[in-house]
Amino acid sequence: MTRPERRLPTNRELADLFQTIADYLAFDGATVYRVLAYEKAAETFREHALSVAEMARQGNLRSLPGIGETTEKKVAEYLETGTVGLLETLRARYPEGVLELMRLPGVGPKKARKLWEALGVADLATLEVAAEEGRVRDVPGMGVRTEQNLLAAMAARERRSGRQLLGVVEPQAWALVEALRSHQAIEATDYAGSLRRRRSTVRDIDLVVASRDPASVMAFFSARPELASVEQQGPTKLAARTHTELAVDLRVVPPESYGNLLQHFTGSADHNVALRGYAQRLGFKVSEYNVEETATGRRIVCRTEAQVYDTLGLPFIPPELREDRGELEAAREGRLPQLIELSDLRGDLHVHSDWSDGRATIQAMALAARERGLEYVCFCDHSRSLGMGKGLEPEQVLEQTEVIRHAQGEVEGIALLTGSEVDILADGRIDLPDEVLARLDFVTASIHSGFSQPEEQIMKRLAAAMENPNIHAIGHPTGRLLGRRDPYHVDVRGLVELAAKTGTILEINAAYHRLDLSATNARLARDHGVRLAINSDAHSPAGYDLLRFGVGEARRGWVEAGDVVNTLPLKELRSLLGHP
DNA sequence: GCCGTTTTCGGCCCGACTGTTTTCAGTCG
Repeated sequence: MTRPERRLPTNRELADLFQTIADYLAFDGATVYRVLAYEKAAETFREHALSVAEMARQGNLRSLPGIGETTEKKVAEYLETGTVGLLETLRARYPEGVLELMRLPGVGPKKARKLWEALGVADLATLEVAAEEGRVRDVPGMGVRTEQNLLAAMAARERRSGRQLLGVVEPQAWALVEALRSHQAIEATDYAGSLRRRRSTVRDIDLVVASRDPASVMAFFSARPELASVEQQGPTKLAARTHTELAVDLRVVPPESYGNLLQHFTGSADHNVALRGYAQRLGFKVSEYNVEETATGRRIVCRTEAQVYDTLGLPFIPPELREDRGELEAAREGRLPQLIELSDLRGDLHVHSDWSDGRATIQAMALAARERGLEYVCFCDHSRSLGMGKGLEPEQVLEQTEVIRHAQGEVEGIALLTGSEVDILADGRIDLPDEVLARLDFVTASIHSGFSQPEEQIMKRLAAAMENPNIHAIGHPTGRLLGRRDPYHVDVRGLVELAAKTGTILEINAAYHRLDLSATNARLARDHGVRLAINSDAHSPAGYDLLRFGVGEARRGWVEAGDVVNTLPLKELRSLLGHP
């Protein structure tokens, strides 16, 4: 008997499935820990670098943290039948629209449930009608304020999307931090949260402040012109929203507790849960104010974050690692990675000039690289297939190499390398002939078309490129555009294994809407001994500023300087590339 | 639902703010 071959669900699909079950269970009144278990499974699936469905097939799903017997069975059921019985039961019991209610700020499972039971509110549309007709205020436990807040939340929801790009949010966060630093009652301040952990997208700005005069800090900050509204304000805590629709949270503590506060609000939530569990076993209780010795009640306050970890017998854990992905164990065992720093980068192997779609000349790009302290830069302009006629024909590529050599004669203090960003065409061919590629210092191959091809076809294309001895690297290897386009169907493990076998470098493209490879994929590559390159993909002199985002993503992937080829001195890089 | 050099059962991180209540539940991070 043949079973119909079912397409394996993506990690994202499984994550969404478990998140939906979690939401339904919360609405149903399940214990919070059961709900959390489903949410944790969803998060684990969403972030995992390898195919979760494939792991389930092979029976080793339970090797993932937080995945137990029940979750494993539910995944198997989904693979087998295309659905999960528990979810169908819940769907039969409650309209799916009630889950939307819980996504409104200020509405959790309890309020959503009350609205549904008391008023028959089944989704946002019926809630809006009920609130406008003034019926919400009559629900026990709710009042006029609740009703108004719900209406405001629904109106605001239209304008607000979820997460914003790190590169968009960071400058705004810096502006707020700079403003706070100008206040004389503030002894220290930083942004914390996912921004400090360098997540590629962030939901809000968390600001932490050390001060002996919280009242004046609150008064000062709540009047900042960047804020469109202040939504919550107590003596030491404030929640606001910027004109750019970003949520801002501010917390103030005395300077002697600043380390505790910064640690607490840097998160991640998972890291803190794990850290507190660990602390508890050692006989300590960790809060945002201190570390308390449970037996004696003695409270240890920490001016710095390092002291928090030190009190628990741990070395400082860099924020980028705080995701509960093994950093506590590594810290305990003294094997935390020595993470790469921006200053480790000696060169940039992927920049564009006005020969293709860049906006600056070769000379201007060279000088800008030198200004930033780089020792070498490689021009990888697009080859001919790029749309709008901006790509270079083979003879133009050769002409450009001559121009670069000429420019080298006029610019001192930085080495100019010749290169190309060639297209891997839809049929796997490369759009420049090998004899041209062979004359370049460094060649990156990228996919810019045929994004919707099936995995097999995509992998064939990537394999053809990696097996070409004239191609050194794969550019933005999964093609994702954050918030706009999912990766094409690439088998990351296959990609990494082939890169290891062929010695192909995989790029971490530092443009903040790409960050591709992602941190989890970079970690997988690094664990397989694949060499990485962190490149800006700059299209203008300012584009070099993107490198810091690439370094952040790499650090989140446990990447060390030794994993990254453009930390090498030029001579060693050349010998690695086979151009002594 | 998950998990165990305290445990296979009984825990599971901890505190601030809001709104509706007269002492606290719900939500959030």
